[in-house]
Amino acid sequence: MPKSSKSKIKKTSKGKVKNVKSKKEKKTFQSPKGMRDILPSEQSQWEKLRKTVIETANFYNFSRIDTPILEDVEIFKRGTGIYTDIVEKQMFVLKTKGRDYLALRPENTPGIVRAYFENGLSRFAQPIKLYYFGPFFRYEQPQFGRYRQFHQVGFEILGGEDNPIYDAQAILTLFRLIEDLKIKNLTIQINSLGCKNCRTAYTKKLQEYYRKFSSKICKDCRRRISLNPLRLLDCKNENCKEIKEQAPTIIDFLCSSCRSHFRGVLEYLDELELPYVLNPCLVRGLDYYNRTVFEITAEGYDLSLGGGGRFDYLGELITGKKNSFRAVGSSLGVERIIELMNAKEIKGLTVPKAKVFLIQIGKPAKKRAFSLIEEFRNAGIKVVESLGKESLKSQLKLADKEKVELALILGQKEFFEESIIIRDMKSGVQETAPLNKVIDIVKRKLKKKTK
RNA sequence: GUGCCCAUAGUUUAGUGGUAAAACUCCAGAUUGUGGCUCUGGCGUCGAGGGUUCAAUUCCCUCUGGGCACCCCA
Repeated sequence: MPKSSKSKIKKTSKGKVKNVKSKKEKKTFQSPKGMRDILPSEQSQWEKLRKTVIETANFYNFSRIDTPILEDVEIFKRGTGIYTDIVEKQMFVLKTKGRDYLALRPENTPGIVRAYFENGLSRFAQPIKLYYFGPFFRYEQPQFGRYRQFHQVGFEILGGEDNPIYDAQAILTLFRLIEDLKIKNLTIQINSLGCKNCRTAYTKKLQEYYRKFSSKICKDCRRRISLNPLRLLDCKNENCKEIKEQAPTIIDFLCSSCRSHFRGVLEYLDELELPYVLNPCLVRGLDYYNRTVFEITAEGYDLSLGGGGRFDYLGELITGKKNSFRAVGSSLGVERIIELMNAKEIKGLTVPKAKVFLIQIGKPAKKRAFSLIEEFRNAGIKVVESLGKESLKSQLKLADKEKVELALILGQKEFFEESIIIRDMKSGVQETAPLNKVIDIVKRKLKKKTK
């Protein structure tokens, strides 16, 4: 589009006539709110994390699964729960041309359970252990440790029995992963939410208790009494806190099987000497949990790094059919871990640097250099270059910046003589070698250096 | 969804009602094909749109984005 140089006549509010150059509207792009670029400089931390995740998952026999980033909204409404904040106000929902509604996944457990049933994973030996790593989306105000696009690692143990050892294993796996990233002083907050039966009994009591104080508690809590009573225990309002302290605790209402299940989980944690704290107020924001719920926190970091729990009813919620699905899982906030790694100056994973820089001068030499690099590649020697550059000076400068040991110089003269200059960057000593011998000589020189 | 703070070169910052400055980075150069020091030059119109004004990067409004808190969570 040609730039318009016309002037517009414009009246100001005082009726004066103004001469304003019409300018093209400048469109500037910023990343969407709460979503950010993970730049090359940050990738080493991510690489380290990914590697540790794979190692941990492999050791505990979790297989990787990747599910779509979009799922039918209904999955989350039914699974995560219609009265959770996540579903109520934090989902990115989009309407397709086919007019169905898809949501950018705010979490993965319902999607995993969907995949489990859809792909007949229940026909493999149970339980089946899966892990995932990927982006998740929640529409909320970004702040410390919170983004609209964030990443989670998760471990799920699906199918089989509701043996408490699986709960302990889900916790253990997450715990070891964080530990292996050299993050110390971890604590597991743990609680049991019971099953349908004991939870109903408990919530009744809880509602009764809170109704007595309905004039004193905050308006959110007033709403929670009937909609989502367990979340009353989550409230951080000062008045509510006082009332909360005297509230009945769920542990006292657990039925005998839930009680022994919970005891079982704790015994397994004791066996491994994992540091846990009973937290009767821990309920978590997702509706599908039953029995065990937990969170992992690190000393000096206010937010929880991850958590999870048992979700035996989710199979029924997703499929709409009664079934004997049993499952437990855990997940981790990747950004929060990375923040901690940075705060504690924990090193990431760096790719080994090249020790050789190839310099070329002139067109024929540039061409030859292009293929010479392939010869080095075949010999297993990493070479850096700046093939777009022309002057020797600027290339040598780069070689210096890259901190390589050797610079190879292939100029006009060398090209015609079929030779190449090998320069030791530290001493500045250089020698001319036949081009067809260069790989062997470089190999030898590098070996000597490492000795 | 609510409240507070913020937005100037790639980065970190300075500054002013009359069209911008420093440091570092980056690029190019300092006579013949050789780096790390030094020197010279280059890269911005001040997040976007609108308003007030003779004149706004500077004042006001809106939007977008950043930071933090509430809510909630990873």
